[in-house]
Amino acid sequence: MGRGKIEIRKIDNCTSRQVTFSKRRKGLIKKAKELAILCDAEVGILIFSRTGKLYEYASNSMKSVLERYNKTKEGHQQLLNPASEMKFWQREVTLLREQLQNLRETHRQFMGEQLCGLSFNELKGLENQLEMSLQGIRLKKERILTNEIEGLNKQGNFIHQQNLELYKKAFGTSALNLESGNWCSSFGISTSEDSHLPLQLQLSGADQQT
Amino acid sequence: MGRGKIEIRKIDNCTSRQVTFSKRRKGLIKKAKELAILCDAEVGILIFSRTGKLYEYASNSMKSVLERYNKTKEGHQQLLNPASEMKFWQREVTLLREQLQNLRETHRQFMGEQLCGLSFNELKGLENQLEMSLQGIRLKKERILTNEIEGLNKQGNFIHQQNLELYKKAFGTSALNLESGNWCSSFGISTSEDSHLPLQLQLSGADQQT
DNA sequence: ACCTATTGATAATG
DNA sequence: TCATTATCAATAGGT
Repeated sequence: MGRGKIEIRKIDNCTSRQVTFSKRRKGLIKKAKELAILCDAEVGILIFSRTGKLYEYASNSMKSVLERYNKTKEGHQQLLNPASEMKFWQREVTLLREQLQNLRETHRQFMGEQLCGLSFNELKGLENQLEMSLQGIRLKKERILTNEIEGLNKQGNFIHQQNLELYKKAFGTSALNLESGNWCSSFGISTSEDSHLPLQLQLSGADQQT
Repeated sequence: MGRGKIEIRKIDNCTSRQVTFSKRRKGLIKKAKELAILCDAEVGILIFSRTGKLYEYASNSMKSVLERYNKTKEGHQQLLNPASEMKFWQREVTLLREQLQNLRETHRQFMGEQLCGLSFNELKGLENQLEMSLQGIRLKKERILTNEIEGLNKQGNFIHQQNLELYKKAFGTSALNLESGNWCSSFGISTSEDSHLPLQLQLSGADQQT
């Protein structure tokens, strides 16, 4: 993937090798990042250049990866000595603080604050995201309402049925016709046959509200 | 590099994520091998799948890589009292992780995700907040547009003035009346006296767009 | 697992 | 190191 195919063998030219090292190292780490994000995996990479310089990447932290590795390969020597442990925790704190700060900034932007650093297109993206979010939230709200209404309907119908039974027991079947359906009409709540109707009404109502 | 571009974010579909994990893991390790050979570097990769399974690659051996890593990182050690300070940092990490998790959850809710735990009133509050945010963002967007327009107007006017001066120099004052205002009318851009007019027009336009 | 249109990485070059 | 660009390689989506 370049101006020409190259054979995979050690590059003799020192300069060229260094350039390739730099590019491919970057590429490798980019790929690793993508893998970690796309597939929700934890990835750690260690690269020592020919001159011995260390380059590393870890999706979470190298300590985390190595501990996990040790745990997996259980029973061997600790590959991390306790002296460097403190350093790890300190780095972890730094890392977490950074993450927290970044997230806070993002969140502030979601709150419509601190928009100064954003370009027009970024603002547009943010606006779109918020509109999507609102859609989701409104959907959820509607769902809660419809569920509640459904529950009330069921309850109402149940009580209505109970009333009918009681009426039957108290006055016999002759008086039953006079009372039938009263509970429903007085509260505008349907019986089971058309219980979908007020549900739809509520839905369109919530829609208009948004 | 596939049939379509994909956004680098966690793949929701479980099967698809697994397939991608397999493909990209293979790709990553191939790249690592090439880097190690081409540039004579020592490379180690550790990958934990979401299910916790370990995949590893090391150009030489993982043990060699990790020992080298430890040796590099041990270079300068902390000589402070270990036990209590360690505890402090660990507590700090726990605290920060909690904060981060809370903020992440909140932020996800702002993204319209993970709304399951929220009550109707909480959703309503969230909705209101997002609407406020959107107002702020749209205001900012408008401000950017109006600033840009103002700038363009100033530029336009400046150039127009320059043109007038040049005209004056070239043809004298007699020919000036014939040309005056032409630039403005042909481009729909006002002179300084009524420069607020197209600005307002643009504002209402941006309003409709949102 | 295989296929292929498409995107992405990078070798060569300045 | 940085930018550009022609080329080849990786891979997303489909079967």
